[in-house]
Amino acid sequence: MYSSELIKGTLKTIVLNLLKEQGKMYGYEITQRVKMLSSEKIQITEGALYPLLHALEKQGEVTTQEEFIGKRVRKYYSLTEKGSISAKEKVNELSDFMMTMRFLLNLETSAANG
Amino acid sequence: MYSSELIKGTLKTIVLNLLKEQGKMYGYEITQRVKMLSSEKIQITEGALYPLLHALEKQGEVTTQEEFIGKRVRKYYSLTEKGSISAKEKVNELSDFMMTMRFLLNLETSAANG
DNA sequence: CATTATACATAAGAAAGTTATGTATATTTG
DNA sequence: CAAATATACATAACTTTCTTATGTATAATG
Repeated sequence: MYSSELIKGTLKTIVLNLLKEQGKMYGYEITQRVKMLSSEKIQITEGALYPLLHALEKQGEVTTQEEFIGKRVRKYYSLTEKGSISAKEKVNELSDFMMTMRFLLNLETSAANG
Repeated sequence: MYSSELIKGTLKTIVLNLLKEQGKMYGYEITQRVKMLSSEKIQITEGALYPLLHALEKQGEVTTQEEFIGKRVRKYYSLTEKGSISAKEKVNELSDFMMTMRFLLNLETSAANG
């Protein structure tokens, strides 16, 4: 598990990017997918995710669509055009930021070195 | 300038790592060095830096040493052994985190690709 | 001599999480 | 089949950590 400060600030980017790749996802699914893809090192809490999704909806970056599985509701989220643009921008910014951090911290760019 | 959420959580890592490399630095110097090294894309505010430095001192990760330049004081900070270990851990964690993020966001590891 | 740069410090407020709690259905297991 | 666990949503109190604003003071510059 990474320290929570690190994860802060990247959550929105992660969520938007996942929605971009998967088309549509529901909240719980997002938490599980991130957990799996990160080998349990990133655990998105529900207290962080749901308010974020609600805010994204309010800002017009995602739309929702409810689906019933038996009696239980699932709320699927998918990107609007605005959200799609936002996703790209966020990923680009994070990518840029990580390059800057590598330079700042004197880390090798990758592969060849330990 | 990167969005402030991104910078949050990496500040401590940046500061500890700079102190590790430079031996000792004073607050203002840190802000200027980070600004320069990041091509102005990371601007550490004094309101964020000084409280952090004070906290690091309180936790025994840095020690201070005042120096007078004319009548003006400079407070130099340097790592303790504890701080040195903390610096390594923080950098390793961030490095690890960035690899995970690359994977999560489907970014190429580097060099060869755009 | 007025402005900008250097150099410290702190306090009020905002942002974005964590932790805890609540509700409810579905599935697994002893 | 009862209990425990997993699925699935939601929100509220609290904490952390930054931003913004303010304050003090010396040094350099135009």
